[in-house]
Amino acid sequence: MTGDTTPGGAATSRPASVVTLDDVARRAGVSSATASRALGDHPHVAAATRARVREAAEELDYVASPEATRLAGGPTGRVAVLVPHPSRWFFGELIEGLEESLRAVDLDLVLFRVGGPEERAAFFARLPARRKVDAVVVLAFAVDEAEHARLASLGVDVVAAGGRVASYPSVGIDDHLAGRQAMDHLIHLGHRRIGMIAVTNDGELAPDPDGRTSAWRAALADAGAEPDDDLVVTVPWGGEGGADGMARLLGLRTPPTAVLAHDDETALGAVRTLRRAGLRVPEDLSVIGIDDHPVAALTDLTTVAQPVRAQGRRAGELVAAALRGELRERVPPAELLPTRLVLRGTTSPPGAPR
Amino acid sequence: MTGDTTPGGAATSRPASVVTLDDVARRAGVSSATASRALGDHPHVAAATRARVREAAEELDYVASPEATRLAGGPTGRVAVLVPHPSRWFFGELIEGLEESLRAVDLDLVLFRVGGPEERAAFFARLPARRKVDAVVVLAFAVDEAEHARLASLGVDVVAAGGRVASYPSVGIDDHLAGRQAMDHLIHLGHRRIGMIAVTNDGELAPDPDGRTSAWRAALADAGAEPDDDLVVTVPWGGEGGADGMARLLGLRTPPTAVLAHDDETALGAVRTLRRAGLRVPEDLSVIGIDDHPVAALTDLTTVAQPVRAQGRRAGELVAAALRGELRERVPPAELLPTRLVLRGTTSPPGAPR
DNA sequence: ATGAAAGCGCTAACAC
DNA sequence: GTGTTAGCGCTTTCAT
Repeated sequence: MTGDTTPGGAATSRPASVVTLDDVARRAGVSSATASRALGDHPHVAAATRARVREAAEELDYVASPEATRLAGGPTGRVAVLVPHPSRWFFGELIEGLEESLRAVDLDLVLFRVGGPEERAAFFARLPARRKVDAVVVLAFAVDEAEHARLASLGVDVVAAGGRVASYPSVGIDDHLAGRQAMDHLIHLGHRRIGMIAVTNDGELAPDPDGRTSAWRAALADAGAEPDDDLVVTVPWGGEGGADGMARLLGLRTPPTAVLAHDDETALGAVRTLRRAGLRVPEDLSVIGIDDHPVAALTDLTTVAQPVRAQGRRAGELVAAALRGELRERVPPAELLPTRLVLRGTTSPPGAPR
Repeated sequence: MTGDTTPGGAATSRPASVVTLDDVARRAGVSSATASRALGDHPHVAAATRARVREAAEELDYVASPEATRLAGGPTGRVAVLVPHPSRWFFGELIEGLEESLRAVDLDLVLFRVGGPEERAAFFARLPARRKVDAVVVLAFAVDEAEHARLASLGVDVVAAGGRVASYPSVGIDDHLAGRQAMDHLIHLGHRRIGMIAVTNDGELAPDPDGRTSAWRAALADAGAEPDDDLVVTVPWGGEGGADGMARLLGLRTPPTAVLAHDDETALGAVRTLRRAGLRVPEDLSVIGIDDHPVAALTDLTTVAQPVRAQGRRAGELVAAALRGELRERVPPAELLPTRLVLRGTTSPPGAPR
């Protein structure tokens, strides 16, 4: 109650009565240098002094100016997160997980969209994160060589989450395995003529950088069925894409009896096309997705679940480790989190009204 | 090519050879003060000088140290965004829109989750955004008095988006009107016994802070039907909640012939319950949601669309305006973006197999 | 163990 | 119009 405590009347905007380190030092009866050491847990500070400083800081509700700290040589306490599409469930979950683990180590998350081609090009050209962060997290997109070089020019640690980026510490799932789990389920049910709806992200990625389509191929081959490339259609990401893809598959001379969609939203689109065509799912045609998006449960979609939020969380931990210098000199192998088949109502044996 | 340009071999992490303002000034043959003015578009700088400085900066690939800028009295160039649930579509869209307009004015978006009660309490207790941002954007949650005071203590502008926060400049929709559009559609179809599935967010908000339930009541009254409170069920947000709510409504002595769900995800849950109960939608019971979530199109759900991304975008513009000092001394009235009925397949006249 | 002093890179008076 | 000179609030040698 030394007069500075209660702001009193001026209810609104008020520069938060900026308390500086000097204020804390003065109150604790030491120099600012000592206060800095005490607060920073440096050695060579008497326990009593440390306590006094801490208390003073507490009482004054002191918060260090991040700018000053940084300018004087400290880290920024921020990490940039590069997100293609923040509004999609998958990215939202990654972000949520990331925020959680970054917050735990007091790191702020600065979001950068790198969605469409132009936006992405703009980001790498201007590099708006430059000089502003201690690390960068790349969410689920493949970084090409030029981009890799640009990121390197930031001079900070880079971590990848949600997908396939070699050369950086990363967390993800085994896409081939996930696809395989879905395919094996269909094959086990008796399907042999299985379609695949692959997606392209922002029109830039090769059809199958992620292994799901290769799983389709491998599973069929292993089951002794010749993979028929006509059964693979590639569409833009999303429900409408899935609907389109399914329509194309239905236009085949011999349509498949089951379909593996790249993800749940694509799968839902496929289901809509089937329903509109008067076909029953799964009696006439089985559909399986990958993700276990919340709507999958609501629409009774069979799928392969992946732990998305956990990937984000783990990525945050990798960032923390990197900042502690633990990942120097050796990119650890990609961490792959487990996926599992979730049986619901959109798959059944072929031609077998259940 | 004055030797500093190409980093050469050291392909990886490398402190980005920090170019300072002095370097630029020296190269342009002026003092750092002049360089600062030139780059900052200040008056009283010869056009030629300005050009020379700009060129030098360009060549050196100069980027100002945000910390130094800030420390010397400038703004941080950052805005904090408080998000309850980043992974939900609604918030993701808001974030995406926000990022877009903030990026346009070169502001970085720093994300803070304020989801569950504890998380939220933690945020307001610690105020991790303190001293780090120029403004705060509150996404779709009601700020109570204590929280309001805490935010005020940050001494920065605050803007709200996606919902009902008086006392701050804000963008949103007219929830009552949206609810009314949905209800009027049902009533127009001939329904009079209409259920309402309201939701509570994080178990903390009152049943109807947003007007959708009041729209239910008003629409029925206007139609000459006595609003029956048994027809209003309140559930936790989400598909499972919706499924539960629908189950409760089905348990009524006289179930409704149509249901207005607080949002599309809740509506989807309701539809699932109906299907599982062997009821047909819309023949046996109509369901309408609010949002126009992408899955609504995939599941043929009738709904009232709201422009979410635009709300985020507009909020970013409000932030920019606030930072230009344009919103001082007067909180502008809440901006309400238009909503519209989207007819799809989950509504039809009562008892009328269409 | 603690203090004094020198910056970190920039902006903002204040002179010229 | 442009240069000089102080800081902004910290961290960190270097002394003591």
